[in-house]
Amino acid sequence: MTKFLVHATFKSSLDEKSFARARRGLLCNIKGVASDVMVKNNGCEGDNVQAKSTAARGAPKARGTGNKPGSPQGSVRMPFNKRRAQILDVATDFFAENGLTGQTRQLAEKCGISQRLLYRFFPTKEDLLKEVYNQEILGAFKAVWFVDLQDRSRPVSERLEAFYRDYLQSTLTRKWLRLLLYASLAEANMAPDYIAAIIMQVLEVVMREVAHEKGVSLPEEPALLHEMAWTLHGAISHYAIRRHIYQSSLSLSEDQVVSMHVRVFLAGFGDMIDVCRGD
Amino acid sequence: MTKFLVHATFKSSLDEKSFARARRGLLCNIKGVASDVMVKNNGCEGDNVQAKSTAARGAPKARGTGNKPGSPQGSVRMPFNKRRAQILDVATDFFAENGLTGQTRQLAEKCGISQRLLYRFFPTKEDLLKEVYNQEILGAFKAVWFVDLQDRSRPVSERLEAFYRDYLQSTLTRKWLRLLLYASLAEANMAPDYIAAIIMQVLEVVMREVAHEKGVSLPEEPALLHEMAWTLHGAISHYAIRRHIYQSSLSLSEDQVVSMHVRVFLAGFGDMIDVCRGD
DNA sequence: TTCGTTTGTCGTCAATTGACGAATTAATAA
DNA sequence: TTATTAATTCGTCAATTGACGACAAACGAA
Repeated sequence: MTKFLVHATFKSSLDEKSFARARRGLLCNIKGVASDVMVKNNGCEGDNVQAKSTAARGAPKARGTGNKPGSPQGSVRMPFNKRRAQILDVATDFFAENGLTGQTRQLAEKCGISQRLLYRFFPTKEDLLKEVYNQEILGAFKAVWFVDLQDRSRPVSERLEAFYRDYLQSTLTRKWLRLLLYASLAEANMAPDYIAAIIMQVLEVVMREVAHEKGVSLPEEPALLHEMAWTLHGAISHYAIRRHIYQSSLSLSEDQVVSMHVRVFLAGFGDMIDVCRGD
Repeated sequence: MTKFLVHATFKSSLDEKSFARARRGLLCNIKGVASDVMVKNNGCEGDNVQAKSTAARGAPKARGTGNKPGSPQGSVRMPFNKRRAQILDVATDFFAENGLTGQTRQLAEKCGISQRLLYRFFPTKEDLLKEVYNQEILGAFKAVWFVDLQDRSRPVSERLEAFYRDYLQSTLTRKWLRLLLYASLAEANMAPDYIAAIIMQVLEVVMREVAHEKGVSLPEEPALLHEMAWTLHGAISHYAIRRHIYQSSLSLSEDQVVSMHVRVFLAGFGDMIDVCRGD
């Protein structure tokens, strides 16, 4: 809470200049999820970064003239936007693994750059975190879902299975979940209600589509409606948490699980409506 | 990963002495969840601990002769076991809120004692964390559940509702969930499989009892069986996460939610078995 | 080549932070 | 009262850690 209050207020005129200039060119890059950045992990970095930083920093001399697109080295003088994208990409993995309290020095090392360089792209660590959050957390929601979910030419069971399969694979990933949880736990309210709003949309669409195909009418109260949809949505979300956070050894395949949960949901749907109406 | 490797190896003979002596008297105290410790929060501590630590530490002089049981002050010279219990109690709240990276100095302040004193009871911060985890996380599971859940003189719907109501209120609390998540995220493997094992027991009992009352037979494969029970268990767990971690504003009452989920589960149970057998 | 621009690094500051030696103070027994 | 024991604090060390000023090196246009 106290940790991220200080908002750096640009003193170095030099950095500010290039910063402002380059920022404009970035507006169109939002959601361009690291299109051409291939650097994912920098090779080295076993795990004990204990070794007294002597003899470290051997990288700069090793990067000869080579650097063909085959050798994924992180530091060879990149243009502003590319480097920024690369940092964001590495930072996503880094903070997902090490938590929001991960150290900038370690992050820089993973990027293959000096720690100081981070501050050319992000005024403070908090800004970097916010950017990561916006790109990775909010960017993981796809608008197509709403289209596909409402395509009544296909049976609803198929649509639900397809959706949740995709949702599990492309959104409820280890990276995404860990970031979301770290952010939620830290009460780092960086774009808090967007997610809730989006998910509520999903819940409503799901309920509407199932009810339509089954020819039943839904209860009025939205809270009740949401809670009913959470029966499925929550079970699947929690499956992902078990898998990626609690690291339970789950023997069934994702597809099996999804199809089971969807089918159970559909099987109990009618009763659920009755039961909740009688309540 | 690197953070909690160093295991302090007792040097101060003085501390070690009283330590060992007092430890024996503690074995019976396990699970004596802070029976007589009333200190919960130390009054002060708004939120910005910014104020340059001048003038702070006003506590010691303020604790006059009074200290009747009415004034919950934390530091008046307690016997070893009591103080230790109090620290554990405060630490639970503290780490649940601030994460496992919370600072010992802040914790000590909340306890109303000096930071140094913590190290008389716990050799390292990691030991303190492990102790908190064992008491609060593992201690939250009740053996009675298994008895009550299998009491076939009552209808299974009643048993399930009663169980999940209690589970939500006494286990899936904010404190418990946050601690578990922080610990899981940190991969701090402090008693990892106990929880999984206990929950699996619950899942199996639930399935067995429902199947018995409904007069259906269960599939063989345990993984499938568990996943079916997770339909209910996961939905409720995730409800708690929404409530306590994502801080969603949930308008329905806990009891309503529990009863809805249980009834839906029971309503769909037959189909679930069929559907999964056909799979 | 030359010079301005942009990318990048070195080294350092100040605040944190886990850990602990040594001294101080309260409770208890003699 | 006095001596002994146990609870508690002060002050400090060494390692971290976010932030940044100053300088060096690569790049590109003239």
